[in-house]
Amino acid sequence: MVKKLILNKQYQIELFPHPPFNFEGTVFKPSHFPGSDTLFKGKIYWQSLRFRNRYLGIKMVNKGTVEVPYVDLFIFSVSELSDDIIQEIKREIEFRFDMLSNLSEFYEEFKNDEILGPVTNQWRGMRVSSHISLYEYTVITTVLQNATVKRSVQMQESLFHRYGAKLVFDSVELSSYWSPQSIIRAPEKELRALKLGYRAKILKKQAKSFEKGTFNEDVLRNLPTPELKKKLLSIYGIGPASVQYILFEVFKRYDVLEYIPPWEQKIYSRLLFNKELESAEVILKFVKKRWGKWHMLALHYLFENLFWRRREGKISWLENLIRL
DNA sequence: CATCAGGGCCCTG
DNA sequence: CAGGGCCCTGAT
Repeated sequence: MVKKLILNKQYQIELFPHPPFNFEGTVFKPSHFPGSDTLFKGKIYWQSLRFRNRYLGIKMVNKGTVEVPYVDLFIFSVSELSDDIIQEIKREIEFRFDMLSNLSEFYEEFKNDEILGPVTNQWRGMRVSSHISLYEYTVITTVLQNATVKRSVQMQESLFHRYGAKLVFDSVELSSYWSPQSIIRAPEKELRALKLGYRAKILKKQAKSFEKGTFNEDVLRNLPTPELKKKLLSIYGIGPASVQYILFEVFKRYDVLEYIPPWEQKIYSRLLFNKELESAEVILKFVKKRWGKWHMLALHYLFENLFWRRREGKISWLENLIRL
């Protein structure tokens, strides 16, 4: 079932994100668990892309600066791509990495904020991003639930291995996502054999609803947040924790914090109050009052900055919160 | 060896 | 709205 595809056709176009744009802060999120579908090395980022039923390879090379952004986008494919589909891919990448949003108001408003200012200054131009589609993200939130990081990674990689393809392009080999059909076809027993446990049923139900076209991402992107949220919560297996990640990362809604899961609560308590545990209500009130309609984006900056710092030197209180 | 919680969510009462 | 159950793992 694991097929290896060589993507020989190559196309190149230019991307001009709205300045300021921070390339590495946008394409690489140190707080996320690693997956074999992406690779990041300094100024170059690769990922697989399952798009319009094609297996594609993506490479982005940072050629600009934060204030004058410019990115070379390479698209790799087995077969030839029309100009139309190339333009579609371009727009999709621009959306997924939130390249066209104007954040100048955000930076201006909080440049003197004692907590946020130093961080937005350092990560000026960083965007919230999801390199994957809504369907793929629901899979992520499903393997995330009730599991330690290590186990989530195992489940995710098992899925890649069993249902995805290996894509070879630009001398890298990356895992690709699969079409929902392959999960629909797979017996629940087979998924359970991959040690997905009770999630097997959830993944099958999700695959079915996406296959039916119940959730059209292009349509959803245009919905106001409350309606979008309601719709997303109707996906089986998506609850208050997952929906929040999706609203923010997949749909770039910057003001969606209403529920603080225990793990985040501990981290926000340290970051904002320098104490072990603050109540969720206090945290919620604090961030909404302080950062208004930007509160989720503000937290994202603080969160990712923390995990960047972790890569440079271990932060002991954080290490204790990360269950491997 | 048994027990339990872990980056949740569904379902029941 | 509270609480039990769910798969599997690794910690105790």
